[in-house]
Amino acid sequence: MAVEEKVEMTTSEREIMRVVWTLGEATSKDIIDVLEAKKEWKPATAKTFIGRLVKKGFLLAEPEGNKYIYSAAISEEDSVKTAAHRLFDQICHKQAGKTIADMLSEAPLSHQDVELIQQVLNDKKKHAVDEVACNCVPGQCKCSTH
Amino acid sequence: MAVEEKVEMTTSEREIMRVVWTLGEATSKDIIDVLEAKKEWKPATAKTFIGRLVKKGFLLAEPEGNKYIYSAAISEEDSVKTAAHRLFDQICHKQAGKTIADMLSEAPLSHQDVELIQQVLNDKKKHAVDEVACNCVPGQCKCSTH
DNA sequence: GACCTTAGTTTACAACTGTAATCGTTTTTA
DNA sequence: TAAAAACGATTACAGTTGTAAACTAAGGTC
Repeated sequence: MAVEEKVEMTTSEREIMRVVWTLGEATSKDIIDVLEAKKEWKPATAKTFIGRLVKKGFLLAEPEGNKYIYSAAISEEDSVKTAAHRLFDQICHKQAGKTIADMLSEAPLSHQDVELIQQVLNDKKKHAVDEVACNCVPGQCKCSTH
Repeated sequence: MAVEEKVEMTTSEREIMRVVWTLGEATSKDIIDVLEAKKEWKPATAKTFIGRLVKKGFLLAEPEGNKYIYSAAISEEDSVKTAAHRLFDQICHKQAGKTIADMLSEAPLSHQDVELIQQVLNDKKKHAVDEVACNCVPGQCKCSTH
């Protein structure tokens, strides 16, 4: 099989996606209106990003009359998960715990969120290891194992 | 005061930084050796990134004889924190909890990590709110508050 | 002392990003 | 029905990023 070349979404493109994720279906006008207000983008700018997202396969464009109805080809959750993965790919596995703790300490959380996280953490407790294996190249992390 | 224009570190540049963070101080040779092995970068490629990092102010270059001793101008933790922040800036605050839960469930954790996270979570419990305020623009998130 | 290695600097260049104007059609409106 | 508005497509263009070769100067080697 061909190597799956990972197409990524840029920060600006994600702004477009957020509108579509929210609305479910949207015309270019819907998108432009929201982002003209929020980002002060010219309509042409939003159009460019819409076009790129369609080309990249993140937006589906269903013809309707002389225009398109856009919808997301990927769920917001999956997309956020991918972004989070990319972040963790850049740090040593051994640091993942500390990083999550940092994020946790700064995140705005509701009681419900805390509850959810507690549940996940409880599950983690059962499967935690004594020492996380390092995934770095020798010389690229402080692990004594190298 | 002048607007602090945020200079960012790219993914490739971060690879260089990881070596420096690990070694504390490093010559270009040290860096090149590690990354030639790991990333199959030509020495010239690593040199380019080193130069850009110095220009961006992430790497300090102390002259020593005819070369430089490089060291990091920013700690790895701060840098990871910044990267995490950038990620969270792109999603609705209301989703932060769920996102952290996702990351947590997939992260490789040691007992010690779990313990640390539990402590932070306990602290969070005291300050959790009933409902996290949405930080999105109307039309850009599903919050009923809009 | 003439050459080779090494380190840093300069230059190159294509792809990706942000930002947008313009063009060509179709649809709406006066 | 003629002008105006809307929409997608094409083109533009500078800055960033990945990837690297070439150039230059200093140091080490035979």
